[in-house]
Amino acid sequence: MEFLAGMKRTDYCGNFRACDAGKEITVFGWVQRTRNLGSLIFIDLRDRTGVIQLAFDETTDKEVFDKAAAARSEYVLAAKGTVRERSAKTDKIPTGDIEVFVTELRILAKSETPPFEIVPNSNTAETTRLKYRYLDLRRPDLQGNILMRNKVAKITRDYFYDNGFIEIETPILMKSTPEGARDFLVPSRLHNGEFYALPQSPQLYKQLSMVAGFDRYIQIARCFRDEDLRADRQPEFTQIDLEMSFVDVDDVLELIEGFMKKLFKEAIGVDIETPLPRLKYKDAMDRYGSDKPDTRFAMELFDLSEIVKDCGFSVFEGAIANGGTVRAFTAKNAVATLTRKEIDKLTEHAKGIGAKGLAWIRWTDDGVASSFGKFLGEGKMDEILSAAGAEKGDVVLIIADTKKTLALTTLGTLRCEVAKKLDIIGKGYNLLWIVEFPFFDWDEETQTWVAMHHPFTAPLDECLPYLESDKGAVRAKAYDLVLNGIELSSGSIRITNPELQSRIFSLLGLSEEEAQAKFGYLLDAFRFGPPPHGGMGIGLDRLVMQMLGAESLRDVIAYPKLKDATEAMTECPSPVDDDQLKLLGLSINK
RNA sequence: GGCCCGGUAGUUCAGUUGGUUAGAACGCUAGCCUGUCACGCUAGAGGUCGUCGGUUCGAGCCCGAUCCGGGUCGCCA
Repeated sequence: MEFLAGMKRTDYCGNFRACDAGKEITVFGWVQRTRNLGSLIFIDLRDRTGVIQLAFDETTDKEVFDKAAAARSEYVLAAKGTVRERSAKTDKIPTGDIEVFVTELRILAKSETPPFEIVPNSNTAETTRLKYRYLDLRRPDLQGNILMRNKVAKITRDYFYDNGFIEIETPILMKSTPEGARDFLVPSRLHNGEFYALPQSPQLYKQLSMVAGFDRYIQIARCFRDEDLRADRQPEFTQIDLEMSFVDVDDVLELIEGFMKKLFKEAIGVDIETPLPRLKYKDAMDRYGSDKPDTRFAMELFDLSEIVKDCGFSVFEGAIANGGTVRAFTAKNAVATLTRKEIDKLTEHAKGIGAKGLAWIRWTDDGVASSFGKFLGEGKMDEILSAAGAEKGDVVLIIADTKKTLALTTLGTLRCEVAKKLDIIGKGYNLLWIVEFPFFDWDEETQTWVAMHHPFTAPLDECLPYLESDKGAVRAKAYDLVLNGIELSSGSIRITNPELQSRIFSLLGLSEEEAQAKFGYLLDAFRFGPPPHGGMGIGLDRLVMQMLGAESLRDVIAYPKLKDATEAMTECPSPVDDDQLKLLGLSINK
């Protein structure tokens, strides 16, 4: 084992070029690979910037050569030597024109053979990778992801600092507000039987910071939700959280558009056209069957209700007669891909997410075939085909339902499925705003109106007169930023008027006492001159994931959790000592 | 909690109709090799086929249970 003993790094491995030839340098790094040719050895030395080739010649210095021969994968080396042009250059790596002819070599650390190779595009099972996450993170692609994430964070801070935002750290231990997602709870030692919660978002603190007069707040904030995991969902995640005073919807949207433009340009060299398209929630639902539409392809939905309300097919007629709707979309040139068998699969999928069934038309060389044509009245099929803009080679998929939303969302899901199968999803980054979300959402389970966003969201000014009388029509100053069919970000202008806030609480069935118990501090604060304000939270993990085209959040989070919310490396959560429990006044009841 | 997919060498995988000693590639070890860069050549080590039980003359393969992993639905204001 050897020590640095005063050796200083000249520069990182990946930074040397032909112009450095002749210089005496020192580099540190890990052994990527060795090639021993007998009396000539090459070692690729890797650090976070890349790889440089070390060269050793038996005839020049036997001692150094023998040491190089002993080096194995992932050994940590310090190498001093002269940069020289290679006699055989390669353009596979940026340092391919040069190598270091080593005169002094130190083995700073040995390494066991790693459980998987430290190379890009590893196929190794995720559990193994996560158990040895520090090795996984050595892999150039994953390390690159984390470096990109760091770059995004820096650009974020630069942009918002430049625009007058102040970074404020909000508490990690806060009051539990059992609404929406499940809270992570932290038992209190000083107050046995009482609990803190980890923040699902710094929502209330950032609003209080507006009352405090900071005017513009930004935080790259960790948020926690105790819900089941998905490829795009982790129990702890990071938001670019911001809030601004004296603004309305347009001001926030413009500022974020500027951010997106700068971010995409500087991080990945992509130009984003601004202003971004804005789509009202209702139009997004009607045209794409989703409040986070993927607009990289068209294939929009359309309404067949008028045409089929008396077409002779009882399923369509029945749905409409009972206040429902019949919607459809046309997949161009899809008959080859959407075979009967494929459509059967789509039907099963549709049923799985709540649809009663799926009607279809396939226009092949042999003519028009459909699942319902035999029931139709004279000329109706032609009317439908014409409304669908269908031609030979196309497939039309139709869903009828008494519940309009269900018909739309189901079709929206199928639209994306079919686009994948047809491989018509365009490249690039498609950002757009969804605005004018409904304020209230009807909860079937509890048969009550709930806040679609959160109860501090301001309704549109024009909707105030009918808050009570027509809840379903009330729209909110809430907006989502959607990227390639993924909800990146969500925000709103907040209610700052105490009377309006109590009105909303009462409409949501929250009594004065309950509201006071849950959010009393916010309501109190609003009695002391709250400025009008609004903001949003941008999912940093998802943003980076999209920018990199990664398939899982785990590829952009340094130390993520497994699907069961455990961490493979440290094996948490874990039991604790009885003494610890005793101090907290807890006992385990299993 | 429901549904779908998977578990064979350190890693990624193959393994036919149930039939001899379970294979390949990479990695690893050793030897040879002076311009490699996925170096090459030669040899070698490495396996409780997730676990338990069953069917069978015989199980990696069939059946049952179970554990583990991934995806998805529920859930995620």
